[in-house]
Amino acid sequence: MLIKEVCSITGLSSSTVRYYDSQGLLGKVERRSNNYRIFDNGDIDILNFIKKARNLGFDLDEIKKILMMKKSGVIPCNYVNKRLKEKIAFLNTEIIRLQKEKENLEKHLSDAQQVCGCRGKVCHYIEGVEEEHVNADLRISSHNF
Amino acid sequence: MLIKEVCSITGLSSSTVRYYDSQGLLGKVERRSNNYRIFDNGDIDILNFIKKARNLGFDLDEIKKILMMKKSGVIPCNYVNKRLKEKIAFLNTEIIRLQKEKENLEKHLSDAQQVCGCRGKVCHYIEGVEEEHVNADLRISSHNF
DNA sequence: CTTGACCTTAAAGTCGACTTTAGGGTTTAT
DNA sequence: ATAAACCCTAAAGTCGACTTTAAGGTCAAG
Repeated sequence: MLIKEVCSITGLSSSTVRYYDSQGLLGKVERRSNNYRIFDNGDIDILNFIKKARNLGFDLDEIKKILMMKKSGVIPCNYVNKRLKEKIAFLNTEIIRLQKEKENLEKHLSDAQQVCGCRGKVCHYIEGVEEEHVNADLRISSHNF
Repeated sequence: MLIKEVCSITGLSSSTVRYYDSQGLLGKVERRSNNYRIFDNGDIDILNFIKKARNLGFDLDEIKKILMMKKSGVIPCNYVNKRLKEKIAFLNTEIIRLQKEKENLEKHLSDAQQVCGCRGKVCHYIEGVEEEHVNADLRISSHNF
């Protein structure tokens, strides 16, 4: 099948599929005589796998590694298992951090509800923030914050 | 004072301070005859404010807006308040999402503990993932995932 | 008088996973 | 024959908040 069909099956854009191919995630994709890519069900499986792994927080390098292990007959379970554990640990700290951050914001907000002060150098809501409580460097990835 | 002193007081790097200046966050910074920037306590206040606001998840455009409101005599409270509420709402959904994601990973992990299957097309740990449960597009910002 | 520690700028690089652009070939239908 | 709807590539752009690089002034100490 051609790329468009792959896209409608997987829900990926054609540029994304080509990008994955360019990154070597799909192995050697066959080509028709006119240079069009021809995909088979194995490619669909891989693309669906990539989608799920991305959803779990795996990056393309990790995914490529898993795919290559599988291909070369090495069982990827240990690797996946290890990374899953790391991700869970990371999520734990993230959840705690966000929880604290949320409580901090809520505290500021409720202070702010009663008295609109505009005291402080610029804005006392913000200036009253506790010192870099958990990890000042980790921020939420958000377009829509 | 010169930039280095500012950096040791605020904990920011000199390139960061110059960057903030270049983005117009510091207003008109004075210069010595040799073109060196001269900062005063007002600049320190602003830089500390920027640090705290960044920690609360404000981006530089939001911060600039708050700073400009303050400067032009407009009280920034309503704006800050509104944005704080948005951030809290966003954190709420993030926390829930991460919690679900964590539970999902843990489920997979405990499945995986007993039987190292390597069934499935590539890896059944990953392939068993539920369909884009909360919001497939939002991922955690992490260098260290 | 030279070394080293400061200061300056503009522009490019970084991170990751794409998307977009520019330019061009192929196929199918009318 | 021409338009629409596909396909291709390489390279640049995107997002944000910086950092790094390159190239160059300034200043105090020894």
